[in-house]
Amino acid sequence: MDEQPRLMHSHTGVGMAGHPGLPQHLEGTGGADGDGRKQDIGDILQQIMTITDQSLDEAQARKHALNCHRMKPALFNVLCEIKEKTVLSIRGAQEEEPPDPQLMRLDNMLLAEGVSGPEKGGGSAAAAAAAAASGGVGADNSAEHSDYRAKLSQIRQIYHTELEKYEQACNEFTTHVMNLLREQSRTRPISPKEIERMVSIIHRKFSSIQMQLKQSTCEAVMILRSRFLDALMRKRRNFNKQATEILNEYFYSHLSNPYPSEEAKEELAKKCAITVAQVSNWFGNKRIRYKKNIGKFQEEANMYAARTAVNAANASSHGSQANSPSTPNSAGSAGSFNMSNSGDLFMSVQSLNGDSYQGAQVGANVQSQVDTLRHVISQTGGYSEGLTANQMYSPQGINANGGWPDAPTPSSVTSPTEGPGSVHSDTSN
DNA sequence: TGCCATGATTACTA
DNA sequence: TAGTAATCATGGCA
Repeated sequence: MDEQPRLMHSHTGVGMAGHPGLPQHLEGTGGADGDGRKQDIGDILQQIMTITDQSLDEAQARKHALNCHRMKPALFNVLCEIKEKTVLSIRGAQEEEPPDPQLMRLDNMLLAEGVSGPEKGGGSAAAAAAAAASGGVGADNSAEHSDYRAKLSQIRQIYHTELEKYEQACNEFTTHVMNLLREQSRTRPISPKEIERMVSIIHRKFSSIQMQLKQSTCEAVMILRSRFLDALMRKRRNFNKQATEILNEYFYSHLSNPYPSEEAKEELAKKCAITVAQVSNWFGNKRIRYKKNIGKFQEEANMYAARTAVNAANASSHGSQANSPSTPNSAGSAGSFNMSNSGDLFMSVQSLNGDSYQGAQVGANVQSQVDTLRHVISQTGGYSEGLTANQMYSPQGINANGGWPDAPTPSSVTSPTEGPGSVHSDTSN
């Protein structure tokens, strides 16, 4: 486009000065009235050059006059020849460009999010991912989901409105340029290919705007999505009943040392469909709150003690092992649920109820049961002050300082080599 | 709506 | 770095 004035200038020089390069049809116009014709051409060119300085009406009138001018065909031929020489330089630019990979990525993302393409209830994927990430407790997230979907729908609407505007503007501008070029083709040679090329240039320019729109939309969707997921993840949700039961069961059955190992935490996390961090949080909170208000947890402890006892009885009568995550530093195989407290295999429960229970080979679950029962018993007869000789249970749990002892784990408290009838070291207190 | 329970966060400690 | 203690924020219930 911007080379047009240059072409005009060069031609002006040629046409008016009778340059050797002057086309034959104009050279042939020499003779008696040659000067007059040259003058005419000069006038025409002058008019063309100044046409942009004029008002629209004036320019229209001038344009019409030019179109009707007798020298117009000659000028047109000159321009055709100049065009022939220069058109070679623009051929290379007409090659088809491959689709922009970034644009393709944006398109794919918008399609995946349901922003472009057919509406598909966008947000379902994000919602599902969030629900999964929050440990399967996302069943009641419908409010967030609908909010997310509503906002996504807004984005979609804005995107389509803007896209429509863009397409409309692009079409309008293209039509305008094409009309302009067609109009100009009356005074200068413009091939359909050139018009096509011009249209593709316009489309490319508009494509960059479209890309910006898509980019902004993608950003908006990503921000919305991350906020939605963040909110979902951050929001406190009570663990489901089953998860709490599992955690409590573990806590009360390992009351002597309620510090699950990493493996145990992982196992609990898996069973409860929560994260390991949540398990850690839960145990942290539980230990503190239990210690602060033991009395309050009495009933709960009793309940789990009874339950654990029943489970243990069932398990031992069936010769099976309880499926309970291992405690830290357990003598059993790491990460294994069974027999983690093998050191308590031969344990006398005599100290618990006064009845002799010599030689009972009980597993880890029974140790847990014992822990809990001891606790319950100790509760009935006092707790922390009860570290006296009369106390049947000196809790491996909370010590005189109000905290669980540092090291003693069930497996370390009782020697695995102790025979039947041996007494748990703690109970000897 | 207030209260309690509870999961999460933060500062601190050993 | 795991655990403690304090605290915050939210859910759930009467």
